[in-house]
Order: sequence, then structure tokens, then C-alpha cells
Amino acid sequence: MRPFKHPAASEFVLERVLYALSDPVRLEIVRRLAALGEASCSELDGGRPKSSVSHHFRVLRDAGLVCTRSAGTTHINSLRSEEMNARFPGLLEAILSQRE
Amino acid sequence: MRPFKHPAASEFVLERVLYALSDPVRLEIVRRLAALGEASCSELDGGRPKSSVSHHFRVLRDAGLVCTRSAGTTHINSLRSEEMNARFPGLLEAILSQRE
DNA sequence: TCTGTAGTTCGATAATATTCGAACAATGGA
DNA sequence: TCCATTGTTCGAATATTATCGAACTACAGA
Repeated sequence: MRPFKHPAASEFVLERVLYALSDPVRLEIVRRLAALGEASCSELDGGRPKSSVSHHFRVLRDAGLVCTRSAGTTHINSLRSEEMNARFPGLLEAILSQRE
Repeated sequence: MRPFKHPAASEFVLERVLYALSDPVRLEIVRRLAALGEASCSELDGGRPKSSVSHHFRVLRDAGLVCTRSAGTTHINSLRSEEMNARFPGLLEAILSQRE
């Protein structure tokens, strides 16, 4: 499996980040990633079909929010908090600190 | 013309706010509203058809971002900054302070 | 009352997203 | 090598959204 393309921080687009986080499934994934540090896809699927979850992870990756690396048969995901904070200071924390 | 329905701050939904701001046209409208304080629809239309602009304002109103009041034949729009800040502290500022 | 201005609403079309099953790829272990 | 696990990709169906012209409403002024 070829490695995923992760955009550079300079390529992050604000609208794309906001859009990625405007979906309840993806926002929940990001929230749990923030709490866990890192996690595999299946740990965050919430019982959803794999293809749907894979789609959401791709949106998150394309927006620059999530980094995915392979480790054996699983994919480990983590937030790109530092890079997101470098490009959009305070944004991620402002969103994730909101109570639902 | 019947008055618009503006949701109460307690009804604001984070995902809806993020979605409303994930569109370039709407984000620009909100940015300019933040700079101007208040403005009519036509001052913010960017040369777009009226029906399109009206649609975007409705999305912004429904999300709780914008308040619209009638003044004669024009509609005056303003940000609901205080209420947004009460419901989602720091969120709007964190988004609007980002450089494009 | 007539006219012009400001915006909304409706309806249709096009574009984009979401969802999910099925097939595929990659890895690790029996 | 065979098999189970993990996740991606493909394809199609569905749903949501954006866009814009046209018709309409409300208001102010001549």
C-alpha cells in the first residue's frame, strides 16, 4: 500500500479544515484522537462500515488534520496538532474545547 | 415581510457553525461583517446574484452567526458575536483571526 | 398610485458528498 | 502457503448543496 499524501502545513486551507470538522462523524473522530493521542481506524469507527470510515479519514488527512502511518496490518492515526497550530494558531484548540 | 427566525444561543450547533464558515463566500461575508460592524446584503454581495447571496445569508442566520433586521427597504446584517461567544467561547475569534 | 430599490422565495439544474457493499492489497501468523 | 485481519479503492445509489433566473413582497419617494 502506497503511503498517503499528507499536505504540508503551508498548504492547509482554512475552509477545508472547517469543512472537515463540520461533519459529526469526523468531529467525533478528531475529538477521540485528541483524547487518545493516537488510534487505529477500527478503534474509531463507531461501528460504521469500513469504507465509510476510510472515506472520512481521507477527508481529515486531505485537510491536514490527521496523519496516518502504517504499522504492520493496522494504520495508526494521530492529530497534526503542531502543524495545524503553526498554520492556524489556536484554531484546533478553540474548536476542540467546545462542549457539545 | 415576516421577520427572520434567529435561533437562540442555546440552540447553536458547533457543526453547523463550522459548516457555515467552510464556504468561501460565507466566510468572506462574515469577515467583512466583522470589519464593518454591520452592512446591508448588497454591500456584501461581491457582485453575485441576489438569490445566491440571500441563500448564503440564510445559512449564516440559521447557524446563529448573523442577525438580520429590516430598516426600510434594506436589511441590515450584523454578527452575533456576543451570543456566539457565550455559546462557543473563543471560537469565532479563533477563526476570524486566521490569515488566509 | 406608480415606480424603483432591496431582498426573499420558488424551481430547476448542476455539482459535490455520503453511504455502503464488493473486490482488492498488505501484513503477520499458523 | 493458507488464512485472518486491517484498511483502501471502486462503483453506484442517494442525499445535500450551490447557483441563478424569474416571480414575488415590502417599503419609500415622486
